[in-house]
Amino acid sequence: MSVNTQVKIKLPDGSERTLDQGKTGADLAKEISEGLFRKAVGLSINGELSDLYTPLTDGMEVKILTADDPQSIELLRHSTAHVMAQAVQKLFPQAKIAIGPTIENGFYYDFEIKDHSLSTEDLANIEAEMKKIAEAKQRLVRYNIQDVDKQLNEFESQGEKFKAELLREHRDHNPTLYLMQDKDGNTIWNDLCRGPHLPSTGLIKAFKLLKVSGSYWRGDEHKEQLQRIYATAFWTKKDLEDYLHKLEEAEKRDHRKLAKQLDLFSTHEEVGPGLIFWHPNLATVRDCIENYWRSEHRRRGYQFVYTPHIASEHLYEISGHLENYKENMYSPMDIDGQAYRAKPMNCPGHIMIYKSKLRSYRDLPIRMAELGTVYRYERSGVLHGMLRVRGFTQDDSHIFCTPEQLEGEISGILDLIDALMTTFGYKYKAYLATKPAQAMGTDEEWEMATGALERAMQKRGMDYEVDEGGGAFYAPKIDVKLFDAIGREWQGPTVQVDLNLPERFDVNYVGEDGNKHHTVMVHRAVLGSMERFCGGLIEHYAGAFPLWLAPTQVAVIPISDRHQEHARKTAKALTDLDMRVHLDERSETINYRIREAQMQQTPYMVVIGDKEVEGDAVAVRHRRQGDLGSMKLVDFVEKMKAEVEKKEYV
RNA sequence: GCCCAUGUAGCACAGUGGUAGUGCACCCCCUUGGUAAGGGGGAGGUCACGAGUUCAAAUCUCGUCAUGGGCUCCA
Repeated sequence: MSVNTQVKIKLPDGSERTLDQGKTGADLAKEISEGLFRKAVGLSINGELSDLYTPLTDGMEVKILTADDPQSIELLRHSTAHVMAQAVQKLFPQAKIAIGPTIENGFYYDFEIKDHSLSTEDLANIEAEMKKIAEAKQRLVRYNIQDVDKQLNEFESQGEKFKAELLREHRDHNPTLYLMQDKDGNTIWNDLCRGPHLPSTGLIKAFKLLKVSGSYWRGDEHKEQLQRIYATAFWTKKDLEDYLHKLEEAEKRDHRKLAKQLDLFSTHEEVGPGLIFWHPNLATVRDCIENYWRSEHRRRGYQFVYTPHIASEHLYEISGHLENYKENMYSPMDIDGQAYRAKPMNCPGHIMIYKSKLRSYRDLPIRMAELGTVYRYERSGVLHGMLRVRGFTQDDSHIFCTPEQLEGEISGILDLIDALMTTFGYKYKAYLATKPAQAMGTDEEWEMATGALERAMQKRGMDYEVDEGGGAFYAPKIDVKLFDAIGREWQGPTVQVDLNLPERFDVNYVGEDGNKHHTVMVHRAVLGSMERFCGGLIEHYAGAFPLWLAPTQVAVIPISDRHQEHARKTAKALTDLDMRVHLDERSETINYRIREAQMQQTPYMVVIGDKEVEGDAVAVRHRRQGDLGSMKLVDFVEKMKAEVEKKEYV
């Protein structure tokens, strides 16, 4: 075997360097500059994250990564996960380690710890132990497992059954261990891991353990119950603090918290979990949204329908829900000896309306919309405020059309989605989910449906990603993710072309040729559920609804008793103009009443004193812009109306 | 459903074995105040529910329910 004694490396700036064979990324960094070497935390080799000490081979494109490269945070977090695992095993020698991947904004590690339940108190101790490991500047050394069976024996004798299981699976994939060594080169701890990692734990300076939770080995509830610690790490203390601060800010927006402060909704033990009571304030918001929703649909040719909340089981036998969706449906109730069910979905009902008469191709498309309330069983542990509930109202529509019309219909839906999401101030991103491995229908049908979805997006110039194989077994779909005011992701609109129900219900139309054809059916929800959407909106707006949605739009505040009469007249005038007004004539100071209106996020406050009585004016204060000075009542009304009309968020 | 934590007045919290406390909100009185808390007084809780231990339980134990953080799934 001929040995090249030199290797050629390409650097990001396009230049090349020649190194001796066997040199590592660290050597390269050193050669470029001592400063770079000191800052180096890892490599990107041909675009892939790698250890700093990876031996370089001929032709590699190598980038030396420092903490400034965004990808390198992954190295930090993954390495910190190992530090955490080491610390946990030090404190709880009986702990067995499972997996510890990085996740968005942090990492976790799963453990099985017999006869100890981790609690938040343990976290401080683990953190302290981690700090010691970081300060000890342990080296993380990659080690190729030569003798898999020997290593398996070792894991098994240590009782590390999870690691053994993983190694057995990866025995043919060049499995590696990472050895964590002290400064004398003694291995203190090791973990089966693909890496890559930081060269040393000394680079770990800012981390925080966040919470403990339960999990299952491989996410399977029939397998071992594990204990998981969630944590995060950043390069600097400041970044960590900023992140923790962001979490706090998010907590302040929590819709459950704001619900109490702003009197929005409640749930009741007497009623049952996951069932929402909409208080007048939030009911007002919802009403405004629904009116807007209706008008946007009406102008796009939708027709509104209402369907029953319970139906004979027979309906769900035909639809296949009893077969495929049973675990989410409530038990049957007996009505005159017949089994009935609470409806989990609106589609079968809409199909009933469609099928109530013979449809011609001339009737199509039919766009049927309903704010349809459905009931679904959700396991008790997943319920969450308004975001995950057991009874909710979907803004559900079904479009019945011919294959030729499909693309145009999809395009119309995308237009509607864009209009609504833009109004609420959400940025969004679309994903096209294609045929999964387990699917019904023919390739041609999938091609027809998926193609229509994709072409509609392309023609609109939409940015989208393809989620290969992510479709439902009966439908390709477009899923839209929303990004709220603080950049958090929410599940948004969804569009599905159903290849299943038209067949099951024999949904058809008479074509130009006089023959019956299966109708193409599209399911779509834009807001999703009113519960989830409004819950999300509360957080998006941090409780400060834009004027067009605000439960109270104006607080009218007379300065003293002698201004009451004029204040009442003003309040009535505004109410007559369909404004939502709160007249606050309590004998409290102006400051006090302003403060309260501010804290209730009331968009406008109008103060009425001598000057205003005299000039038939109002002194206007905006919740964000402060005192806007005195203006004629008619001018104020115009200002409000314009703002409502534009649905602005000021 | 599973793991962990929590449950005290409308809200936010203190109280760890000896018959329940603070702030805000609420009600009353004084104050009539020009843009984020004027002053005084009052009322309000079978300490989530049920059982047990104890002379004595908000406090310890067990069970139930609900809530929260996750696991899994989804609108």
